[in-house]
Amino acid sequence: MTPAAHRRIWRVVAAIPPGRVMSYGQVARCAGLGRVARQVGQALRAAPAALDLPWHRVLRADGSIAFPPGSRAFNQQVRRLRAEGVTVMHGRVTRREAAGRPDLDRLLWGPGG
DNA sequence: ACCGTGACGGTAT
DNA sequence: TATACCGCCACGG
Repeated sequence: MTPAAHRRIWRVVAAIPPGRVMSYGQVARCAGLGRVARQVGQALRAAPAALDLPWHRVLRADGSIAFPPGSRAFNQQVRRLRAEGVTVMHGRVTRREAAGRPDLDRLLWGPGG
C-alpha cells in the first residue's frame, strides 16, 4: 500500500459517525481501493496515534470484532462501541441490533453516506 | 525470490 | 447458525 492509499483509508475511517460502524471491506471500497479489506486493517495498525482515528467503528463483514476475544484491543473496542450506544454481545454487533435496520449494511454507510 | 501470516470476504458444507 | 476453504494483497523473515 502506498502512503497515499493509507491516507485515503484513514480519511474514510475518520469520517464514520459515532454510533455507526463499517466493515473493513466497505472502508476499502469507500476509499476507492477495491478488494483490499486486509490492507485496511494494516493501514489502521500503521496509523499514527496522533490521528486519533475511531478505529473501533470498523468491524468484520459479519459484524464481529476482528481482535482475539479477551485481548486488550478487543475489550477496548467493545467498551468504546457500547459507549456510543452500539449493542455488542459475544464479540459482535447483535443480529437483533441489525434487525431494527434490516441487516448490517444498514448500520454501515450506504454509497451515499 | 519464496513463504508464512494477518485488525478480511464470499461461498460452500 | 457455525465451520471450512479458498481468494486476496501487502509485509517481513
